[in-house]
Amino acid sequence: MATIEDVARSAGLSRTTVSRVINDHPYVSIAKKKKVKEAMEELGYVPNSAARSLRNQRTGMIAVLIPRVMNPFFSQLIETLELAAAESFYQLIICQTQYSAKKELTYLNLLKTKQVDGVILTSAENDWSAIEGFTEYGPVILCNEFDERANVPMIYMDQQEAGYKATRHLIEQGHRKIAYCCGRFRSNVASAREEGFMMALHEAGLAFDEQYAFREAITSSDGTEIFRSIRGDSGRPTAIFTGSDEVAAGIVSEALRHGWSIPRDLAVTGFDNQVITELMNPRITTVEQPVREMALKTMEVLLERIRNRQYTGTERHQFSMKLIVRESTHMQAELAGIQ
Amino acid sequence: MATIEDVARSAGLSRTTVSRVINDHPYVSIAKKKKVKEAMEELGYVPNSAARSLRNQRTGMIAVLIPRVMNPFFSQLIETLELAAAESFYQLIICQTQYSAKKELTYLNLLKTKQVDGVILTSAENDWSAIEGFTEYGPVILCNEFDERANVPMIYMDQQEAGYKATRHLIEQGHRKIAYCCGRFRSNVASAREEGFMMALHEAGLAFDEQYAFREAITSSDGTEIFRSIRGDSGRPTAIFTGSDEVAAGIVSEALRHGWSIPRDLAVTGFDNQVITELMNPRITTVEQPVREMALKTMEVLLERIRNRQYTGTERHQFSMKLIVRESTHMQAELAGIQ
DNA sequence: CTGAAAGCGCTAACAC
DNA sequence: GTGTTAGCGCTTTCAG
Repeated sequence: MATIEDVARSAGLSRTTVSRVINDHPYVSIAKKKKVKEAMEELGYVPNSAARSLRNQRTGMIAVLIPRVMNPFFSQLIETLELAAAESFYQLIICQTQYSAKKELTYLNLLKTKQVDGVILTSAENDWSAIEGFTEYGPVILCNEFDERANVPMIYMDQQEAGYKATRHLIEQGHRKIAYCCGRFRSNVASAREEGFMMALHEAGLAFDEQYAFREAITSSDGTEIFRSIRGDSGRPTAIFTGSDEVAAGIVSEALRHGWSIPRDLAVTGFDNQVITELMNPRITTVEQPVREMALKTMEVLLERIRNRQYTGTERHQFSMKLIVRESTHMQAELAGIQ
Repeated sequence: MATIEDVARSAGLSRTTVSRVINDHPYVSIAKKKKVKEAMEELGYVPNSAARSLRNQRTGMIAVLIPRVMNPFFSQLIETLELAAAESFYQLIICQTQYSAKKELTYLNLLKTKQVDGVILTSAENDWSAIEGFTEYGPVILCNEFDERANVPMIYMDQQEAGYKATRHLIEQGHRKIAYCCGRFRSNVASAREEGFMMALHEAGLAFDEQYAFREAITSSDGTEIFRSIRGDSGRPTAIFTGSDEVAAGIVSEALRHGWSIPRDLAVTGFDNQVITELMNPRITTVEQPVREMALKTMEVLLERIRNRQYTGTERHQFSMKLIVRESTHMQAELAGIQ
């Protein structure tokens, strides 16, 4: 493996000059520059990045902490983040916390050990007090996550508004008994969404029956379970709010198999606007999150912070979501859909 | 930021001793070991990984090249790979080639610049001759990818068998005109699959009509398009083989919206056994790939090669796939499904 | 414009 | 058991 020393020797110049050429510094004569380039070419020289990192105190790596890659919301986030990172010549390291607070801390350590220049936290498992200490070692950005106490940038969506809008829509369709499903974000995301949900009920003078709260619903088979559990009830809800398209699809799919008509027998809302919502029949009403925009903003803020070595200081970017009404909640939409 | 030097001074010992404690070497007295640990604790010391990488010639990073994260097959692969890597204290770097040969080369350069200890190539965009040169800098593993000329480990599935099995199943259901869809892997994956497809047709004495070959089908909306394009034909196929569950779901979904009955009017097979195949109604017949097993084998082989600094030398691990018959191709299955 | 030399933080001979 | 010391490959003063 050729080193800068080899190149220098081969070109009959000093390491300094070679380094200047590599980094495109001024004050190198054209002739020598050419000589260096030839030598590099001939030796197949490539700068060793560990040495550069050590010297420059900068790795060109960014860690993204997510619960799981397979969760479509997060993989969509990752996709855009990676594209944005690559554009600025940064590499993305994937860190799956698997909803484990301990794993999260392990990954946050990448910042301490200088393996990454910054961290993007998309779903905090630890309390902020446990995370705060890491912010002195490099920028930590909350993306999709939110905490009142956090003194770092936060890029997030108005979950409360989203919960409110979707629920309000169900109420407008005449529903009085509405079930609530969410995943196990221990974070403020779920609670804000639930606040919005409750707010809409409250406003309409409706009570919530805790019996119909499902707070561990993540996958489509969780949806299947949920359907089965309410299926026989006489006082069952006529509509279900879910925090995930997969759960919604699971419910719809199972209901159809049991001969139910959606939305007549049961109205269902999803969350995320994933592909599946358009493939189901009826199509599923859902909430569209501006994932791309968030990802881009996140990377922009992060790179800015890395550049300025500014690790603390809050900064809030809130995005709005859009309710997309489809046939799983709305008869009219169903009719329009058939064409 | 505390360094090893600081710890040594604070503990009244040498850097060597501290280093020994960090790396759990023998020959350190219990008393001093304790002293060192206390000093590390007090100073909040964490070893700098750039320095370690430089010194040890090892980064603890692995690059995974995939076309796109959002493709469920690849995100599933990533998920398992990351888990396996984390278990051995390796970090995974995500590299999206976006089907670009140039981007692929950029990412392969991570090996040259020593930013990673190894590379997993899941879908080669370049010809092997362009990739071969990188193998002298570190291990390159083909996972899901295959090339006769490659002198590196290959972990892959028997795509030909899969194509054959699925097609044969369609023929057994009485179909004589079968359409073919695949994505744009420029790799041998697609061609092997197609070989299997053709082999089954041939064996049954059936001809293939090139008019019904769709070789750029990736997403569910591609599936929608495909349905529309065959919809009006009088001599249209009665069955479709697809290389992707999403395409299959798109076809099924659109067909149902047009009042077709699946599989009576059109039989459809998917590929990958993604969640969506069980959510659609009818459920979709598909081919299950042993993604998890492949991912684990890949990581095992890669870590082994890193350990032994053995970069070249072929080694083939072929996995079999399983056809999962569901209602989208099989009436009986449909009846059983209704229960 | 160019080069000599110090040092980023760590590990591993080698000597004691 | 423990310490001294020479680098890993690179960038950047500083002096010329």
